[in-house]
Amino acid sequence: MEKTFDASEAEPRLYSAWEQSGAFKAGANASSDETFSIMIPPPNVTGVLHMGHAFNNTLQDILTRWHRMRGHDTLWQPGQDHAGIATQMVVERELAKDGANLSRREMGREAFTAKVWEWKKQSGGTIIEQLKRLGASCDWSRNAFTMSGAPNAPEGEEGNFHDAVIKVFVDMYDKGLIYRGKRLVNWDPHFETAISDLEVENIEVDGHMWHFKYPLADGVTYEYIERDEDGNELFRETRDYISIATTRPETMLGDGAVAVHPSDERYAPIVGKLCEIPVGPKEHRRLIPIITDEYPDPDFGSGAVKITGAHDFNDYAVAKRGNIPMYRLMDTKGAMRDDGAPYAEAAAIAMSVAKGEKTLTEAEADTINLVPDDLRGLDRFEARRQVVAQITEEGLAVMVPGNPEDSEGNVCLDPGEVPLVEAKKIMQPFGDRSKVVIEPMLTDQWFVDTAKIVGPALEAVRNGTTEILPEQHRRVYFNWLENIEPWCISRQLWWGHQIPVWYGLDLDPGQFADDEGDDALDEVELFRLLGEGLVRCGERHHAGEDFEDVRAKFDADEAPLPTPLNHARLIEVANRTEAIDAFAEGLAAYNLSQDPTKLVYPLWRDPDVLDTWFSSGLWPIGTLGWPEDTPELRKYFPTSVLITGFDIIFFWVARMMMMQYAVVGQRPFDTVYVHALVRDEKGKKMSKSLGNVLDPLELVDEYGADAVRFTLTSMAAMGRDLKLSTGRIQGYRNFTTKLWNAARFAEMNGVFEVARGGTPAPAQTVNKWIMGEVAKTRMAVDKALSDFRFNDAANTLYAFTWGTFCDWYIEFSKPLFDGDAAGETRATMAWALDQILIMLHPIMPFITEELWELSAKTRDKMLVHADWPEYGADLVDAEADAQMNWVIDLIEKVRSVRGEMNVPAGAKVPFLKLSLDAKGEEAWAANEAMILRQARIESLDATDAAPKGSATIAVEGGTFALPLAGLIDAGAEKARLEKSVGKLQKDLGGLEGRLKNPKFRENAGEDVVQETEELAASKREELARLETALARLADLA
RNA sequence: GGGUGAUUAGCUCAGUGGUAGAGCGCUUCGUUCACAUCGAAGAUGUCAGCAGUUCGAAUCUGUUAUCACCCA
Repeated sequence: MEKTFDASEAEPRLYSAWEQSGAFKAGANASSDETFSIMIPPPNVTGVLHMGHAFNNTLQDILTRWHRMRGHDTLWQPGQDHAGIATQMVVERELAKDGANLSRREMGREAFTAKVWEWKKQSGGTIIEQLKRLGASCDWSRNAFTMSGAPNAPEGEEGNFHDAVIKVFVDMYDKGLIYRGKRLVNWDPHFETAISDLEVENIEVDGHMWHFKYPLADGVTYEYIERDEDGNELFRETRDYISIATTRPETMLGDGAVAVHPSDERYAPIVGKLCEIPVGPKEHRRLIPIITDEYPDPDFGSGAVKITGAHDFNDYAVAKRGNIPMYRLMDTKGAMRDDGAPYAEAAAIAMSVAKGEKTLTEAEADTINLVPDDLRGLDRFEARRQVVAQITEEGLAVMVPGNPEDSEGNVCLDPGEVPLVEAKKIMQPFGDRSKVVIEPMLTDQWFVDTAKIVGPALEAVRNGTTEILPEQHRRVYFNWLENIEPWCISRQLWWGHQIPVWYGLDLDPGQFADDEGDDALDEVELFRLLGEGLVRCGERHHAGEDFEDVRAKFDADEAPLPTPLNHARLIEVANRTEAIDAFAEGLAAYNLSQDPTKLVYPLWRDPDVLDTWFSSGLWPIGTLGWPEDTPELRKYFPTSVLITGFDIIFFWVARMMMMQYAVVGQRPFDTVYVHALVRDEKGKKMSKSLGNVLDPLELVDEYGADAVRFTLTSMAAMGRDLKLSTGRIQGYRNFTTKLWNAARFAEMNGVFEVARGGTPAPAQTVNKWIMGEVAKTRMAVDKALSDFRFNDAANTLYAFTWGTFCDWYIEFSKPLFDGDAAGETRATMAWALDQILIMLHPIMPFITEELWELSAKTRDKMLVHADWPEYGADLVDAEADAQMNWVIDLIEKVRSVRGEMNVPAGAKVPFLKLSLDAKGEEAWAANEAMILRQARIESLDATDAAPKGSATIAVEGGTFALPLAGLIDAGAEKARLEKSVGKLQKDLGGLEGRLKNPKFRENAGEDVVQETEELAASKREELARLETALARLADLA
């Protein structure tokens, strides 16, 4: 054997040996009906391996390998998700690198998605290769992808995940669990798509709070009075305005009302009156009502809040309650709208709404563009600056005394006064991908009615059907699900599962009549249809797996229409505009020919795609072949364990729970193990911008995969973040070297020659003892892994391998290899080493597999499929245990004296026996060679009294002396003994205090009392021996 | 503001009612034939503070302080 393990050479070789032998295939090495299945949390197809993945997948691999070795029918299902926004972003960026490329919009949807597939083929496997370097034993032959089987998927991307997604959407749509609605959503102006509330990061940033005056209409004035808590008047003035504070002045243009709290007496006189939005062309100033609502906080700002229902979530709720119109101000890029009628016209309509002369439908309100002509098309932040400037110029900003120099460039007309602009920390929403400011935007989106499907997901965790570990995360889960919001699942992207919904014009029979009842349309009817039916009509929609599927549903809609419309031919077109054109053309052709077959009813498909999490929400069943009834689905679902980070409990875990119950009515997994975050050694979150990212692959290069895995495992205490430092990894790399060298020792002593099979039955105490220690370790490791206490498993194995096997057993074995017991010792060591390799394999698969191969002439199977042991207490020999503990205690005490008294490490010293009971004699006799060697003792002689200048050593049942004449003086020995005596007395004092307390004997468990008594007895004995020694020392002096 | 967690050796952390532990670091010694990526020995603690429950508290309860994360 080489002197050290060459991880970089061995790891790829071993991994490909496992793969080629099919070692990771579902069901490989199965010898029982018990199944174990685990779904990888699918990394983004754009992803590269980071520390979190390394941690997460190490834990999964440990469980997978452990169950596989135990003979369970095991599946670790790998795969990737298509990561809608992230992937589209990456590919667009790639395209932009080469100026010759067309942009996404220029090339069109089909060509672009083809590019994405191309990119996926090229780079999508990166993370798989990286997981392999870590040793992940996934069944790669089953690698899944959330976009597999999509209509335009290229060769090699078959599979039916797409079918599953579409089927679920259609089913949920038909059951009324998915609906379309105009709602305020988080709009990402960079990607021009809606995103879910979970994809928004709220970050505190420096912002400003502006204070503006909204003048009251018709010259109304009121007495504005501020009072203190006791009702004493503090301030009074006559005002002709209401003061409003805002952090987003540009949204004033879309205000629908000003709201005050119903209890706010300051504004009571003007509730119900109109006020003017102080921006926009003077001649078209809009008026809005002053209303009451519970939302405004009277103590915050002026206590009056402007209500912009289309651009703020709180305002949206107020507007809904108060039936306040919501005017959308921005386009998909977050620029001020530049569409629709001129401002004057739009403002006039809004005015009549405010005066109560007119009401608008949502759709009608959305067509109204209330952005003044001069601000149209401006970016929202530029518009903000201009709005502020315009208001201030007009003298409608609230002014405070101040120096214009310090006014941060704000317009200042009146020297000595500046507009009141508070610098203020505000929480601002940012897109987690785009990092741009999210704009709340009123748009049509698809939603999952989560309230309807949340019940079983909550119940399953409440009643323990699904267990969440560590338990504290149950509360997080409950908290979120109990307050669940509708889930916005549509995304205005191209990369993803296109929503399987088709729209048609709503040709409601009520809107026109066949006046003559002649089953034919005359020109009057036809124009009415075009004019009212098309221009203002709404839409109908149906979901279906494909066009054919929805055709029937639309046919049913058409049936009640008057002839000949009910015979119109269904055709598919690209969008609404084309649909209107096609329909009008059909009508025109019919008008000329009176041929009903010329009539068409055009349908167009929703261009949006589904949120990636909608598809990854189906991961547990989708990867197993659902909706088909596959053997894998029957065998491996519900899955055993989900191992994931706490950051996606909401995104993924909760949604999988809801979706699996909604779709197949079963829990997706028995146990969810939520692990913590890997941080840097200072406890900071690893992030690219901080530059504190540790790349797991670089660490694997430097220390080997086994060391990285062992480090992560040993730090995986439940519920606590890991602070990872390279020093720690180095420590565990040293552990692999230690293990390697233990094997080398075995090799040098002929242990590798032993034919394997069966459990040895040695006669030597030390051999019996190590077998018991192995068995104890096996029990502890299995217990730890069953309880997901990965760190306990790792630390138990570390302590046993290094602290027991290497430090003691190997040392003890040395003299035995020269004697009669060499044979049984070789057999025992071979067995024990095998057990170590087996038990360490799930955590450190590479070095253990390598040693497994090297350490025997032949092996039935590779270690990856070796049988996990089941022995336990039956291998623990209590006598051997007691005897070896005595021997170890004796050796440690001799070494300790030697160390403290500076006896040269190499020097062999004589040893004197003052007294020893029968058991001690037996222990000595059985292990003399080992004791002499380990304690570096030359000889043992019995004596009645310790000679002058010797150190006394007290053990259970005996007293020894180490003659150190010339090396120590009586003073040093006295000090040493007194220190030991002091410690013993302190220990004993505590123990006896307890034993003397009658309440302790009354209340404490019997075993505890007995243990305490035994411990006290042994301390008392040792104390007596040392005190005797001290007395003798005094006599000699 | 709401929620969750943390506070134990110089550092990183185990330990959930019964003698305070590990690794790293530190000090001293050691190239004895598995291993210097090693071995032997050693030092190091108001278990954040306070108050309670208990025969007994690092552990349970209350409270204060500090820190971290999640949600608004």
